[in-house]
Amino acid sequence: MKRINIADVAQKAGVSPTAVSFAFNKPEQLNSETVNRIRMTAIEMGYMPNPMARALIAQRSGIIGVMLPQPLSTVLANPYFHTFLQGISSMCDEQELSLMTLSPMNGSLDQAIARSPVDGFIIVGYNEAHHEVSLLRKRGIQYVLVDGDATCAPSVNIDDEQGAYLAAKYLIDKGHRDILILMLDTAFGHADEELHGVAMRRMRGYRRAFDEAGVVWRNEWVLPSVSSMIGGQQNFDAAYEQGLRPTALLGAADAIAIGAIQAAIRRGMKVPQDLEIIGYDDSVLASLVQPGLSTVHQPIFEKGRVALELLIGEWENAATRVTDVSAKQVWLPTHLVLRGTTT
Amino acid sequence: MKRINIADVAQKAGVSPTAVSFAFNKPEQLNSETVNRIRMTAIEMGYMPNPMARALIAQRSGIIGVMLPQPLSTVLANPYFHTFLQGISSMCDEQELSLMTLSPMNGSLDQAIARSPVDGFIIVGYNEAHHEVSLLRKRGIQYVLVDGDATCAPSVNIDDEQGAYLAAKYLIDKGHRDILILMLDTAFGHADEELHGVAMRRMRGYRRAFDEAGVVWRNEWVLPSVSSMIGGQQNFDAAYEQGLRPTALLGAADAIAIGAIQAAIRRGMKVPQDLEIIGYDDSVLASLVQPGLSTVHQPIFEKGRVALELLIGEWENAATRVTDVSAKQVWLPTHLVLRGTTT
DNA sequence: AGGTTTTACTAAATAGATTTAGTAAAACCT
DNA sequence: AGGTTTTACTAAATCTATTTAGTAAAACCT
Repeated sequence: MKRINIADVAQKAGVSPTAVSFAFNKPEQLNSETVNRIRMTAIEMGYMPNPMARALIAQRSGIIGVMLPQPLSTVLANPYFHTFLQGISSMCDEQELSLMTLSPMNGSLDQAIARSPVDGFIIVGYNEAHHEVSLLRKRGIQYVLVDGDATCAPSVNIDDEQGAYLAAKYLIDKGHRDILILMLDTAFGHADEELHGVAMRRMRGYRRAFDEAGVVWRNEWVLPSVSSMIGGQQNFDAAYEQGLRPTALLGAADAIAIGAIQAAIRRGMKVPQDLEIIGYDDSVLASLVQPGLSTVHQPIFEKGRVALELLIGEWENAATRVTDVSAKQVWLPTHLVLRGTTT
Repeated sequence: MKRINIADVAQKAGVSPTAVSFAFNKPEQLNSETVNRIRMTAIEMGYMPNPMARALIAQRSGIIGVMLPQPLSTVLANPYFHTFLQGISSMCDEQELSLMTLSPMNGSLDQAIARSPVDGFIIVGYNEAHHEVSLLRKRGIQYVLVDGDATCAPSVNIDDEQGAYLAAKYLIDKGHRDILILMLDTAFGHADEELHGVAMRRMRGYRRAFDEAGVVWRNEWVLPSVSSMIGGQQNFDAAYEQGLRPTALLGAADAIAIGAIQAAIRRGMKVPQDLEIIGYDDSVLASLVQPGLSTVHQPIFEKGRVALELLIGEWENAATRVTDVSAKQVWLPTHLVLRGTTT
């Protein structure tokens, strides 16, 4: 019933709790026979040091928190996050860390943060100005931003604008003028536009290609979509019903682009003959769907690993009291990958 | 730099640490002016009670662990787990709990368990006899099994056999005799066959339909596949290259079935005209793919919620010292859902 | 033998909160 | 006024493991 503690083991082995601790952590302090006896007793009793007590004294829990920008249902539906979480997870495995994810659901994210016994956060899709993030900064909890602008803390981003520029330029160079853009909805509808770095950067990249080529940018051809296949489907349908007849499509996320492909095929269009499509992210689905999705590649797995590396770096900085005047801002490159949805 | 604690707040507010604790947890014990003063000081200083210390004294961390049967990459690629985790997560949100996932990776799962400050585990895809599970039982850590056989602890399962039976019977009744079965690989290659309840039950269900109808069961038509689209693709291709020419296909998971659809289409077959397919799970993808996947429905989201409910029930049992002689074994129903991959 | 060093262990402090028991001061009562 | 009750707080115990400081006993040295 009751979970046994170090004192129980000590009593049964006829030693002090200190000796039990030593048997596991500093066996050289004890007679090797005693070490064996204690270890045998511990295993026999099924003893396992209480992780909370351990975390309290060590001042670290070995858990890192990943703060996600959307509810779990949305995140899990997005292959981008699969690869990203795998990247973090592989690093966690190497470093003997555990992973905990926090998403905004009905409950308050603030409370969830306060409850979380984590050594630091990897925060995805929020900018430093965001309320929850400034809270962490004030509390002195370490964090790394991913896909968000930072100055006080390290961050990992990709060259969103350049990738978007390349994608738009490719379609424009092929002569397309009626290009439907399914943009991340995070670029819209918020008072503080600064909050949504990634979406804004991608938007700027698309726009720059239009402007450079002298192609008219029409706001009614830019639709906000949630980052999912369903979002892509619905928005393509919505555009079509509004009378738009695009010859090409830019999806600001692969999931959106794939949803749009399906909607287009369902309406009898042929991809890429009637509609050329370029996604964004190069998530695993991009090479699995038929036809293969042309898209902007970003090193997602690597991004997860780098984020955790930066967080670990922060811990080491704090330990050695090296005040790093400027936090590391990592920018990973993007490039265009052409598959079957472009000719 | 240093994270401030209750004593820091107490000093600044000119009260004892006890008073600070009371200000948040039992304000009626203090003068309301003092409560306000303490709270203001705490907010001003960015104070947040240390979750480890809190967990240690409360003897609960508010974290539940989900032990997964496969590496994160495999789990995240499987829409079944998306819905399942969403179910747990929605319940977590209501109960103000946090979620932590553990997967077998390179590191030892034992160590990961020992490190995890969780109040209990939801264990997916392991039987009670499994090593890690018996470890937990010995240590007195509460757990609930999902998709696994249990007697000592509560469990949630579905009627795997009946669902499989219905799927196989449907195809046999339509006259199919050359039915390729892509089975979960967990049904194969392990010395202890008892370990893999779900796969065995589904296998038995398929087999029962064959036997009842007097259809010959051929082991070379049953291939072990990992639970993913890639697994389904590869195994369909492998079967084809071995010279098998099925007219129907049973996939023991939707992901497998969907992978097989793609492989079949790639080989020029028409679904369902040349190949009728029935999957298993009725995950979200089943209704999204074209044509829609006929499949065995199971209440996945609900399963997640029920699992957590049972775990919470265990805590309450332990608190009230009600020794439940027989742990609750929940069986959820399955039924056949026909979509576009059957005629 | 008397002093120093090593061995093998234990007591007590520590981490940071919560909670129980307890204490001074103020308020109330007759 | 003398006693009781209430108010508003604090000291100390608690949770469990780790770690520092400390203590006997044994071993070693000259």
